[in-house]
Amino acid sequence: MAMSHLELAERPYHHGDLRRTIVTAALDILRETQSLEFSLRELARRAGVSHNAPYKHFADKRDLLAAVSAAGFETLVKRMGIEAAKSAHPRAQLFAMLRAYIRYGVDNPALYKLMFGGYLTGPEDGRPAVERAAAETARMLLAQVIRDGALGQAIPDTPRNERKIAGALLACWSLAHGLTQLIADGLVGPGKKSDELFDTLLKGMLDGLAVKCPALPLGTWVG
Amino acid sequence: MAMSHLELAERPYHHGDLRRTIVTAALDILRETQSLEFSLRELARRAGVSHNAPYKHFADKRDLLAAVSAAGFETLVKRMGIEAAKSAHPRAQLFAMLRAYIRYGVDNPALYKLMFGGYLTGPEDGRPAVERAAAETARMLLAQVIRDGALGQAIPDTPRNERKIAGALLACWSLAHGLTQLIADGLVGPGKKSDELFDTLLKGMLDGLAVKCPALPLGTWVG
DNA sequence: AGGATGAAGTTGCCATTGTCAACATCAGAT
DNA sequence: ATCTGATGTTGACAATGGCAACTTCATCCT
Repeated sequence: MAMSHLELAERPYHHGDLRRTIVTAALDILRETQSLEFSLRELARRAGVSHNAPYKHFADKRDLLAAVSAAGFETLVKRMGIEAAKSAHPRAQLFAMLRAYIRYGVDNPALYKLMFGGYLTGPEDGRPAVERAAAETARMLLAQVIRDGALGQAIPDTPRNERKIAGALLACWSLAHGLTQLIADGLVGPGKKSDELFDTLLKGMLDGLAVKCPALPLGTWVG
Repeated sequence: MAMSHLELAERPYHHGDLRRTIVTAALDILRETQSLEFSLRELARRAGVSHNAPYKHFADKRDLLAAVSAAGFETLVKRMGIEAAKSAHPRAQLFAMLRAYIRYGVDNPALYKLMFGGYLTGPEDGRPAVERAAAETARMLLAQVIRDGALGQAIPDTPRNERKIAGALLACWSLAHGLTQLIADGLVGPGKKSDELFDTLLKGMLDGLAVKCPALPLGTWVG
């Protein structure tokens, strides 16, 4: 069923693929309006179905948003993987992945906000499971490449080093996350090109983390 | 005027201080429910006025949210200032300010999201002026303390160093911003105490940025 | 075959919400 | 004393999220 019934043939009552249609409609609206304030009903209109059809596929508006967010995570992870695959050295891979991450967020601010802005964190249970899983995937991607080589090649797999890796992961992610939002929100001028800006920042931080600890150069500045 | 007219004395038609009352009611709701989905009408109910009274003080719901956000920025800046004042050394001040920043965000996730989550970034004009101004104040606070001493005491005020300072500011802010959200969103386990966690990260990054550039220890990893 | 079953879509309805317009109340300047 | 403008109030409207009851239709079980 290749379904050639977009406008013609007075569509056969059953849409056939509504769920996906709704999600992509939502992504379209996000891209077009850059605003998170769209209505379920508008999505239904766009999909050409009646305002209650979506409820057969999503329990809730929140559920719908979660699906959209999950879709966003999927393509984010995909892009990070693609960019990383272009390099062989772990450090270059790390840079590539984080660059892709930032570019994704800067290019799709509304979707990014949906994904990370806590719009789904309802009254109680925290974010929905789909989203959580998707975010977990992204994190593991990063963790893997960091573990592969970062912070000093061939370090033994001791718990101590595990902690160090977790710290590096957190640092990288935080930096990328924060920078993305600052740029997307226009809180830092769009002056510099974000890629090299980030490269500089990340390089500095990684070098700093790689320092063996004791050698802090400016003694008077106690942390 | 300690106003003891909560239920009694059939309040005198004119509330007297509605604007502030509404804003604090909003802050209360944010703190209580940790959700951004409250209605203008509910605020009015809490304030004991009718559902259209707020419109005499705020043009819009967005305008109201902007005021709340601005209030958030005000107390954030205040806390950062207080914490910074406890230390004399610029580096310690920087750490204290950023620690206060993160703690504020982690303690009031909903408000923080309101402030930075782009809920106010309407269709077009970007965030409202009040908010923009408040954020600017916060940034200048950080910039000042960084300029005061960071990255190497008594560096001359060349354009080159200006750029370096801007970079350090951006790095610090991004790191704090990102870390705050990751913790607040529960994307990183609440395991570690966030203060020392952040101290470690920031120290590493600052040391990295302070490195005079050429000395990158791991040659094979081209950025 | 042929009717039962249940998933997918529809229409109608409801309470709530943001916002507008018209009216009421009151404090202070003229 | 009145006029006036700021502040509150009531009433209405369209749009929204969500529920319930009905329809359509493909699929499975004798």
